[in-house]
Amino acid sequence: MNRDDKQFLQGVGDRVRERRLALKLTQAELGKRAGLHRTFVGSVERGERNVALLSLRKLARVLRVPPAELLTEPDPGA
Amino acid sequence: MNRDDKQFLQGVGDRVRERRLALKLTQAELGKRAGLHRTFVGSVERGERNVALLSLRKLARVLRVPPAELLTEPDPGA
DNA sequence: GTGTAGACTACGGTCGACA
DNA sequence: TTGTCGACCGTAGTCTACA
Repeated sequence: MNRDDKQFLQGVGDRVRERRLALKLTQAELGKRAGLHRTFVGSVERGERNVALLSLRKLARVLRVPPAELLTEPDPGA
Repeated sequence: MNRDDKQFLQGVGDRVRERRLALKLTQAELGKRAGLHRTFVGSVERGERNVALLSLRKLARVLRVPPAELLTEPDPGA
């Protein structure tokens, strides 16, 4: 778990947070709808978690984006 | 871990296998270069594993594709 | 070259409480 | 509303061995 890895996970966390705020959800709401715990959602957004694919997919569904989008750099023109 | 989940993971496994064969690597070679065990790579390709993001990224690097591409449906025109 | 099986360790993910 | 801490449990991921 080097710096590079952390940056990658932090990027994913940032995508999640952006989408969550855009939908005006709390971490607890997102967690509830995704079937994941509130504290877990928070730690993902902070880039502290090496999320597994199925959990990423659960989040992506609630956020209404394809799972792959949570792994890609944000479009500068967005 | 319902059928839908399995299909999703199987899809990821298929992308990995396609890329690996395209690069003419064995599972053992891919595992070695990615820093993952041979038997683990095999189980991922069979869709049996809920891979974590950092492991997906390790595989993507050796396969020379962005991690997100391993989560997307194959382009029919590819 | 790949699949399977078992045993093992590390960490993904849950949960309750308090700031 | 979010972050943090600690205890807990299931599984991601390693490794050896055999078909």
